[in-house]
Amino acid sequence: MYSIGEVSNMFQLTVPTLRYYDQQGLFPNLKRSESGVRSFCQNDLESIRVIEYLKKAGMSLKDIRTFIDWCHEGDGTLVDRQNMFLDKLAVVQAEIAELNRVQDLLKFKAWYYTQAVAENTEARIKHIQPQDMPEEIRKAYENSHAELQCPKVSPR
Amino acid sequence: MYSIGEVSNMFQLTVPTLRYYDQQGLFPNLKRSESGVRSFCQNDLESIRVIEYLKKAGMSLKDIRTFIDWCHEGDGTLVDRQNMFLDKLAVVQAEIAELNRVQDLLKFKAWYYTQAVAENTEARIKHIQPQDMPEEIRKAYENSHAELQCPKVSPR
DNA sequence: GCTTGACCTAAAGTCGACTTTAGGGGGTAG
DNA sequence: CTACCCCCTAAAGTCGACTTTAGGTCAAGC
Repeated sequence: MYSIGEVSNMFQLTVPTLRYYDQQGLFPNLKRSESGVRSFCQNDLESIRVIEYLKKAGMSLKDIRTFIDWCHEGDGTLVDRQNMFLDKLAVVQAEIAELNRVQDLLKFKAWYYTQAVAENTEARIKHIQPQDMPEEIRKAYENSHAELQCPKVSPR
Repeated sequence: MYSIGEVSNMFQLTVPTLRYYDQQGLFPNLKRSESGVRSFCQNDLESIRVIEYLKKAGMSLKDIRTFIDWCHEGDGTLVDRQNMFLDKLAVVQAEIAELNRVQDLLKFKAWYYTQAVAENTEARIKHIQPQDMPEEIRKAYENSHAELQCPKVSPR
């Protein structure tokens, strides 16, 4: 069993953050001493690991709490939990695709400014056309600019 | 030239959001009529596109403002802008790597619950060992569990 | 016996990025 | 002429995830 201070040191979480998680219902089985001191067992540590991962997957504490509650409700919630992970997987895959486009924009911008810095001015590079870029940069440029929103309304 | 309402329709941004961006200094060259009505030109629309992308790259409005200011200061800030994009590129690449691990965890969890749902109980799958998982799932499981933080403090 | 350090609670504060509210101007269509 | 729509500002509210503050308990060491 571990005190809240020890757990705080194990994970990169402050003591108030752990108390906040507890308050939000993320540790439904957390034991306390008679005087009210929290005492974390292996299962509670495992919960923290899961919470960290679900947070990285972009889930809110509220959604994480729902999941933890489902786990305690037993096999009746298996389909809910399955769907939750299938949905989250789709979201994360979309995020990865989006970030890859962002990465391409940043690669293009980094190249653009590297050229500008080398020439000590933005003057020439500012007007460069895709066909004059190196192959790899052109691809990144086109990929990252493909899905840009364009005006859908005409001028007045 | 476009009114704020037209611009709001072109991009998925509300009118108050555009006014908020203006207030934060993201449109330093935005023109107004004598009565104070905003009028967006092509350059302002281009700014909005850049803002959208830098937001996706995880930049705060404050950082975006700094970048926009640099652009107006001219060639003296080229190195700053280059470094900004190089730094952001590194951050986004780290995020992609992290999300790939998260994706593997979600793939594993989705598989886990698909098994549980098929068997109508978590009882068996709960105790499965890596060597008993399908190749692909085992890889995802091990990849996503490789960097888990582990207790760094001993029990008391 | 008193200080120290780790624990506790409840409640208020913070931060970023908006959104909402309240109050007002101005041009045009019926 | 008045209803309506779009525009404006300043200021307050919201939301999530914490952090900070204020005040209190308790066991151990000098």
